[in-house]
Amino acid sequence: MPGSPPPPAPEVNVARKPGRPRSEEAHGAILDAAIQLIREVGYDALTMDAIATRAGVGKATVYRRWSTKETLAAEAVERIMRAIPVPDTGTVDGDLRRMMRNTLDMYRDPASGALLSGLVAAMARSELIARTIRSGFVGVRRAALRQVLERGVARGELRKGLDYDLVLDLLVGPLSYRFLITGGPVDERLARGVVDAVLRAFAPKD
Amino acid sequence: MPGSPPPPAPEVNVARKPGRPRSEEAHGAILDAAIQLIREVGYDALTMDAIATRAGVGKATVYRRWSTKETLAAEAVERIMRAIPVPDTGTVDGDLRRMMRNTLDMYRDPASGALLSGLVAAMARSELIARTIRSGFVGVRRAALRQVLERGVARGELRKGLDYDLVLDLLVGPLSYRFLITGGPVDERLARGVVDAVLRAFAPKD
Amino acid sequence: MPGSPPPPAPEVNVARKPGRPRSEEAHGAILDAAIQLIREVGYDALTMDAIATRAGVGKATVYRRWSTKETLAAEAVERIMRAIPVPDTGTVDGDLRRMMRNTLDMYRDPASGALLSGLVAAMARSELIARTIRSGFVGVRRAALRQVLERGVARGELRKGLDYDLVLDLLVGPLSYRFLITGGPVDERLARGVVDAVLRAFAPKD
Amino acid sequence: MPGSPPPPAPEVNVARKPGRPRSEEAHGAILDAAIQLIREVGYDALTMDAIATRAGVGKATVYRRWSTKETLAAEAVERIMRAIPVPDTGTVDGDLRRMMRNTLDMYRDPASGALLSGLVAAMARSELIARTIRSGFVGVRRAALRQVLERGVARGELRKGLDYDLVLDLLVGPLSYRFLITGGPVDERLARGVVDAVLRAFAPKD
DNA sequence: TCCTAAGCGAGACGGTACGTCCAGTCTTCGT
DNA sequence: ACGAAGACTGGACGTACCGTCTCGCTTAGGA
Repeated sequence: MPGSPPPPAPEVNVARKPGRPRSEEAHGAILDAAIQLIREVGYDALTMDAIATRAGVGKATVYRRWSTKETLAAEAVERIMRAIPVPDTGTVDGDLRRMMRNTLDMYRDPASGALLSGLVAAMARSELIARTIRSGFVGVRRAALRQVLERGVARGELRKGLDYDLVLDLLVGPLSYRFLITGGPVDERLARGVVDAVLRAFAPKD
Repeated sequence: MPGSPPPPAPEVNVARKPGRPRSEEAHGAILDAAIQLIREVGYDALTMDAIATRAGVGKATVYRRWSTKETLAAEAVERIMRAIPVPDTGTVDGDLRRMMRNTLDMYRDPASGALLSGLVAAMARSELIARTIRSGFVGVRRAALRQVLERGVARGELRKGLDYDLVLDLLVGPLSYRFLITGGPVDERLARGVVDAVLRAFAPKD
Repeated sequence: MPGSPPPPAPEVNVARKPGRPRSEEAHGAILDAAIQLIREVGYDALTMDAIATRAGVGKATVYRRWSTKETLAAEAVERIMRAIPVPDTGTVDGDLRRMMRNTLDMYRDPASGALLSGLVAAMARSELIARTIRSGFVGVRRAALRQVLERGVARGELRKGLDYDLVLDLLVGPLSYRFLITGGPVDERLARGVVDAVLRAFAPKD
Repeated sequence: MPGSPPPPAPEVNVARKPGRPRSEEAHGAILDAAIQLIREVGYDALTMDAIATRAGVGKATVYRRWSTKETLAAEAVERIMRAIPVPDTGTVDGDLRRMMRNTLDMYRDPASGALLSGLVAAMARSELIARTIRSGFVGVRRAALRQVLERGVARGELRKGLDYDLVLDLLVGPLSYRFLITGGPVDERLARGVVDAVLRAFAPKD
């Protein structure tokens, strides 16, 4: 047929490997099982045997994909904490409030809350997991927050020359600190107090 | 708070237990061994056998006092992070700067830094350990910091009606957040930025 | 019924178990290590750790096969005391003498002697071990001895209507009794005395 | 002072200073507890702690008297197997039958039977216990039996020049062998068969 | 249609740490 | 000075988990 594109042959260069291909079903089942188990028993009581059994999979099938418990746990955790919307309400105050509420929800949901605890335990023990989390879940959130701040500076709501990392940590640090360390209430009052304080501290100089 | 007065001699009615009393020497030796080993090999590679051997003590003697590795580690850490001076430089700014520097040192000292990571892991897993740490090491620091803030309010350097918990978390949260989560620099710049922001945000209203 | 199908050939349905089969090499290595160690350090100083180490095997591999030290020791002993020839010299007297010498050798060999002591201890404590030993090592010897006696009766060297169990115990009991209880000499003189006494006592009535 | 009367010392003969009156009482209580426990749980599961607790005594009090578990167990066992009457019915046959019945009773009584099993286990493991048992319980019975045989020889019921040890072992070995090794019936039929065989085998030559 | 290679579930493998239990000793207090 | 009570060191116990290694079997290309 004239004008028709050349036959796609999309796999021409893909160099098919011989042998039975890896089961995507097993892959997903393992990750799901790992996530469930981290929530149920925590990172420390997590065992590869339990993951394999729960996933209905042999241990070798797990190790074929992730060479250690760490790498598996890191990916399991990464998988459920991905996209975060960057709000755009027109004001820094509105945007920050919305993002803080989002974060609040995450801490307060027992599902993700328990996971977060396990995560911190895992990061404290594994540099690999720490890096994975930092570049994934944490990085994404920070980038979104930073965008909000940058827009605020551009609009003149925040002073120029902001130390973004400082402001980011001032916004997020208190919540994580309460959650992990003091066990105090992680609630609207805290969120609002933090946002207000930051906005006061970094309002344009005049 | 350190130096609390002795309770009103409750020993009067304390029925002496029969049998050989527990050896305080062994107690201390175990704790010391645990601390050494955490520093040497890390929290994860810590084993009860190694602790017992290093302390020159039978394993039963360890387990008689601490039923799990975590409880032992928690107390070991507690022991080296006790007293904290409440500075009094005459200004909130000076006091806070001094306390932040103190905290900074703690995070930067490899010895206590490594402990802190393990500690958070332990707290995430064990409510008991969490309570121990909160009422000990964390509580002491918060109380000292609060005292500084209260003096600042009294002197008119900070606004009245402060939400102390909020301010405390704004001061301390960013440091712990960087240390545990982002892995960013925990340095003078951060400390100074945090103190300045807090002072600006909570300066007297007029 | 003619044309009836062949017997169900039980092996046909023997469902193969999934998973890696147990290693016969490990099995043998453990048994060998156990025997060596019993000989070297005795039954009491025998430890499962030592057996596993000597066999180059994990402890779990040992416990997967033998749930206690006794069952392992029983089988270890069983393994080295298996076949016994049934002599045929033409006379009961000759046959018995030969078998007694064989038994004598067993008691006098330090290797098997030490095992025997431990074995009796184990039998006294465990009905399972007792049954294992009785149906194996003991049973084989009794069957052989009984065959000798039956031939003697057939040849008219022993009286008809023998109580075989009685004669068997008269032949073997004194040796084991000396070995285990009195600690007296288990030697040719004893063996010969026993055989002579039994032949006199059970000679044909006329 | 010479000539002066002795100080009144009112309690001197009244027995019992405080703290010490239980000395002999404790001794017996320990032995009794040991015997009970050997019967209940066997020699292997016997623990010094259990003995001390059962006896209402401190462990040190036990070790003050017996330096090891072995020595205590040996004495405990010895204590209940002491005297045995030497019968004198006028004939070897009658005497032996009576003694065999006595032995039979011992094996068949569950109380002493269980103890015997533990005993053999203990002898197999401890040369000290073996010696104690041989010179005590076993020795006494053998001496009694020997006396019976000697009288039989004197009366002409048995041939001269008997190998007493041989005859003793022929009489007693089969019973102990059945009890310990084969698990066969230890009954009147066996006893009678043994006695008859021995009398036939060692009857006077003519 | 068969062959070859890699996948699969199952579970045994060597190792290491766990938390418990005992033997035999030592230390406290009470009598 | 002896008693009960119980903590002490040391070391074996039997269990659990890690990461690896077989088993017998499926599942795909390529011959």
